[in-house]
Amino acid sequence: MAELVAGYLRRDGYEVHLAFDGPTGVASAREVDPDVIVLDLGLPGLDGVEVCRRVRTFSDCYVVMLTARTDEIDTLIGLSVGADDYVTKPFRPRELMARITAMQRRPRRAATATVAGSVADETVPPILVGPLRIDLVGREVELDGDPVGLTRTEFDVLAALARRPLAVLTRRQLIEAVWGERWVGDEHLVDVHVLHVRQKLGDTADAQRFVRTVRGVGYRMGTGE
Amino acid sequence: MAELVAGYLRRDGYEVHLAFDGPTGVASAREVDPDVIVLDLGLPGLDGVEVCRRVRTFSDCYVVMLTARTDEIDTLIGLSVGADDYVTKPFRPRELMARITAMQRRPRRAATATVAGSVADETVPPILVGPLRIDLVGREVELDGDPVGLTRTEFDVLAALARRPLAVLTRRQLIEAVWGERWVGDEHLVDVHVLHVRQKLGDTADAQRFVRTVRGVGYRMGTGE
DNA sequence: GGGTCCGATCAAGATTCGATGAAGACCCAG
DNA sequence: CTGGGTCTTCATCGAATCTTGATCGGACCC
Repeated sequence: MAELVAGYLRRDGYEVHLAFDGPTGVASAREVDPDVIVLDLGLPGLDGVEVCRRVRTFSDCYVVMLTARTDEIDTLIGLSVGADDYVTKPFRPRELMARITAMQRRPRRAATATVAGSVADETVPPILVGPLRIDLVGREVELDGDPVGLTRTEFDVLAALARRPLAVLTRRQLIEAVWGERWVGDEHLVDVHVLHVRQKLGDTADAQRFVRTVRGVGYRMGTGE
Repeated sequence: MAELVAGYLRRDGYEVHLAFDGPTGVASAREVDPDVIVLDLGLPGLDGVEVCRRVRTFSDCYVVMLTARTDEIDTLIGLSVGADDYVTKPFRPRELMARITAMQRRPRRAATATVAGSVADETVPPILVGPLRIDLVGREVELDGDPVGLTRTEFDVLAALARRPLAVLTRRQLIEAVWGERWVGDEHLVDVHVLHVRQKLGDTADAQRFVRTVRGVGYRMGTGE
């Protein structure tokens, strides 16, 4: 099961770490500081709920829980386990992937937990790509220290790419990341926004420093130069 | 039950301490000096009313009481227990959270009960944003040292932005911060208050020194100029 | 070498979004 | 109860932005 999910994730460009019991999982999470954790309930050693709690003590990463029964989800929510999404087994891998992608569109919990009266720490660091700094919280982009004025969609496109710097994202994936799932229209739309991003970042079709074209597939983040 | 509530609180970023009987609760309250106490009537050892009274002897924190019956509330109020809010069981956790959040928006009893000239320690420093000083405790705003007369809502909007100076807040987040969770209405309400704040702060749509528009997303605090 | 596919680019219309003013509802103090 | 201040809704305008369609040129395949 884990291998199956891992395969799908890798295919989408994720770097995957596997752990086959709770304590190992927690240790691994602490070590690699992942963006997303897919957590199967019924792990040996520690149960999934406890794993989630422990992870939450040091990480704000997204957590998806795989559960066997639908009604179990309510219980979990009631327990305030703190997962970001729940998927019941059996599931179609494609659906899991879709939800993982969609999840990352949501603001991180640290960014939303605006407890009255307390100044929440800005625990979400900006993404650094060479001379490019992308602040997801403030929605600001700086190139060599100079602010770049991107529109909402342009920023979202760039952010979607920057979130997974090594992966090639298809147009469809980008559309899903920026506009959401229920989309019908022209995939070519992405091209235009990529064009605009490139123009504002000083990229051209020839010199693609940041947004690189992968012909026949999609776009990929470049590390600059 | 306590775990359930604790879970919800933690999810919203609160640090939670649990106590399973009255005396322990009082001792714990004395020790950690909490912002909020959620108090279930029918505790063993001391009844909730007595716990509340004792806590009140040394703390001005907010107290929410969980009661079993509606008509009990009237009795409690009659007893002048001094709780800040009452919630009947069974309750939906979401509602409890909403009321806890809302409660803290109200001025603290210490702040209102300004009886005999005793000034509470100002443990909450004002927020400084360039030439702007925002005093959350006194609910005062100064620009270049001159006081600015903001209304309640205007102040709340500005304060919500100032609490997270680097983040872009959506209209929905602002509404949640200012008005509370269960809101149905026009999000453009925020615009109007932002407009008023800007006017009083000398900002215009063009020169946005303090409250900046992030088109398509929301508003963000500016650092002045 | 020629054809086809794909992506880049441009321009224009459609759409969304935010600022603003005004009017009514509401609340609180006197 | 009355008046002033405040909050909320509503409608409008103008501009920023999105989206589409067409065209162009290069890359890839045969």
